[in-house]
Amino acid sequence: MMSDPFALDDEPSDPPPAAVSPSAAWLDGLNPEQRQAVETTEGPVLVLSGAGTGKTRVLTTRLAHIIASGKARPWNILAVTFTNKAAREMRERVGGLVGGAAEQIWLGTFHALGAKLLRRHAGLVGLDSGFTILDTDDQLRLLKQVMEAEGVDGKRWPPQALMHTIQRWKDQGKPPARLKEDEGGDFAEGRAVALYRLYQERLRTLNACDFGDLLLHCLTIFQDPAHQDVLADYQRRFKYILVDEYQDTNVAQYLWLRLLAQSHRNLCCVGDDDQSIYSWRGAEVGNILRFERDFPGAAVIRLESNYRSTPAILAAASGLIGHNADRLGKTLRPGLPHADDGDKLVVRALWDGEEEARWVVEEVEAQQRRGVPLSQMAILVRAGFQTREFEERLITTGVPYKVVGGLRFYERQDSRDALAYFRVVAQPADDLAFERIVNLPKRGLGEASLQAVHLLARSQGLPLTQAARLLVETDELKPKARATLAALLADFERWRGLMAGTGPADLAQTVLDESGYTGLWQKEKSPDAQGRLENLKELVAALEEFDTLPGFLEHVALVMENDSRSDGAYLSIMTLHGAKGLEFDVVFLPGWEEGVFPHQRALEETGARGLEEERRLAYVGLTRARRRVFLSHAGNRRIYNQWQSSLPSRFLDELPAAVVEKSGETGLFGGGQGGWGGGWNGGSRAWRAEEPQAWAAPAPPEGGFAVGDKVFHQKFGTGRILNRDGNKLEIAFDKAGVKKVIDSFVSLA
DNA sequence: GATAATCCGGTTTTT
DNA sequence: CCGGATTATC
Repeated sequence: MMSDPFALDDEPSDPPPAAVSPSAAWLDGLNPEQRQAVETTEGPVLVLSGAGTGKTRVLTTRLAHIIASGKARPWNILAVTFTNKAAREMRERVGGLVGGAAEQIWLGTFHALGAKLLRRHAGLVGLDSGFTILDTDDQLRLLKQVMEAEGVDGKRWPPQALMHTIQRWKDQGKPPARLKEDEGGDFAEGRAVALYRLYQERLRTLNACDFGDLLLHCLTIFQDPAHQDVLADYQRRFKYILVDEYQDTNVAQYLWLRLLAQSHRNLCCVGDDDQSIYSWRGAEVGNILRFERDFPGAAVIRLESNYRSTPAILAAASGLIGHNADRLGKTLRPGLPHADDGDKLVVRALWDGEEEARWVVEEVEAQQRRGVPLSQMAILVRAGFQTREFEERLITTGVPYKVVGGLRFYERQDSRDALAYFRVVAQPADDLAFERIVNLPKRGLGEASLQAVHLLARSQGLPLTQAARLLVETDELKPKARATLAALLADFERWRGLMAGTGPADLAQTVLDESGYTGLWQKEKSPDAQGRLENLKELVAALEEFDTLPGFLEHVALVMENDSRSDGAYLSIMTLHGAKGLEFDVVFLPGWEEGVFPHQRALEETGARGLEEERRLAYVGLTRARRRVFLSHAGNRRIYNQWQSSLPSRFLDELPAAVVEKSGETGLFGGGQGGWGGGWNGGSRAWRAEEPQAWAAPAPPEGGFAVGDKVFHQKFGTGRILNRDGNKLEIAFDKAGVKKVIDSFVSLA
């Protein structure tokens, strides 16, 4: 990762290791299924591995097994992950088993491996091996430019929408040539595919790729009959292929794998259909189902012994996910004997979001007092905006916390500006980077001057830097602009000249100082200027670890992660998506309300697909916990500063009653508060009643309301009940209109 | 070419 | 209601 990405390393040729005895030590301690997954090396294998069933262990042991038993040399193995973190972890763990050989494995993310292959064969798709990898921001800007040039009304046809469509096409492995011209529907009067084609052409002239291209271009090469030798070479090279998080692969990735594995068919995919939560990004759970069809005779191995969670948590997760119809079917069972089922899952109803936050933080502190370290606890939310209330509460109580995810270092404005300078230096054809910094800091090269450069570049089909170089030879520009631009170009040249002799960190510092970018923030008096300067320092420091500037840029493009070490003593707050693959002793799952979780947008979708994905997300959340789960929902929530009442999530009803406990026997709104109607929170009685879950109507609360009753609600005032569905009421309020409310929150008026 | 005014949208986001 | 992004205005 840290070396020069353009280096065309090839396999070293040391002698093969001696074959090791078949009953090797690394197989010890695996359960029979795990062992089977490790030892079934030949032919297609699908490992369905539930949460907490030792997936990573199986993957790493399998790699070690193949190497140590002499079946293949490390460089004959291709191992693909989704995140850099997973790749790093895997390499470390394999290294622990087989030592330095782990370094030689072709191991990385789909995108990193795609980039590596593509740099070798860039010429075959009209690129130079030093191509730039654009981030989403640049992609959008580029597409906007294309649409503008084509006279497409960006108001009527938002570029974002087309960007999304193009990304989905790329996820499906479809370049423009493989699309019907009208595939984009009405968009821009049916010109979506044409715009896609133009966008791809622009990328090529800029010598750039977007993320999707890293795989799509590979596919194009692999599928081209004229380059069968290239594919054949890799097919021969990669004798064993391993894929992690298989449920998250998209069609392009699937095709990529299938082509590579076609001849020897030693393809092992590990995944869990119940944890597929990225379909909105193009992931196809269908790839799992397809597997057995495309690779007949595939061994299917199920890992169902869970070594992470208590029986109660497993029962809750299984009960919930059992409501999904579209799944392969897998049941988690405790992998180790347990003395008891463990604590029940706590479900708590709160008045509003603020109170929910207060309760959660109180429980966090209570757990802390019982000896659970903060680092072993996490609050998992559905969406980013939910973190605010918890942060506020944690700040006032002084509990250390960290919001995991959020803005990433290289995505910050200052980082991106600085990176644009580096990109222009490293890759003169990078127009997007050029545009970003040509007038930053302000040097009087405004729209007019830039327009002239653009015009020339367009007419001559040249990159902007090159067009600018021609332009400064003419009298096209005003003398001042001409001189400024000439000076800037001279700077670029000088910096490029330094590339060979100067370390990347020193070079970066020089570029930032001489360009005036550092000065821009030094002059700035705004409170965040200091922070930005520190970011720049950090950026330069990060460069120390790299041998070359292009190497660093590759890292930045492909490794968009926060290197947040999870060691400190703080509570983690993150989205459910961000929590996949992690585990904690105690997990808090707030905001289980209809419209929040499951999210409104998922509910509005037609069919059950969206809802099932939300449910898988809930399953992921539950299965993060080793010992305890605290769920909650608030009756009222302020969204966009408007009070909205919300009903408890249907997912709460889907948790088997036997393992759930409604917290607080007094109930927050139950007895004592004066006629809160004794809703389901009135105590644990109703909830503990038998097992009738899901669609069975919940038992009506004693002293429940009837249609027509006049009731009072704290936030909405008085109203009359229109409809009643169990404890959920539809009420026509005198002032607030018709609202759905849970009965615990109203009283007879 | 830089500020002020206004309009829009406001899940999730491994790369 | 807040924030950003585009537009209007000086």
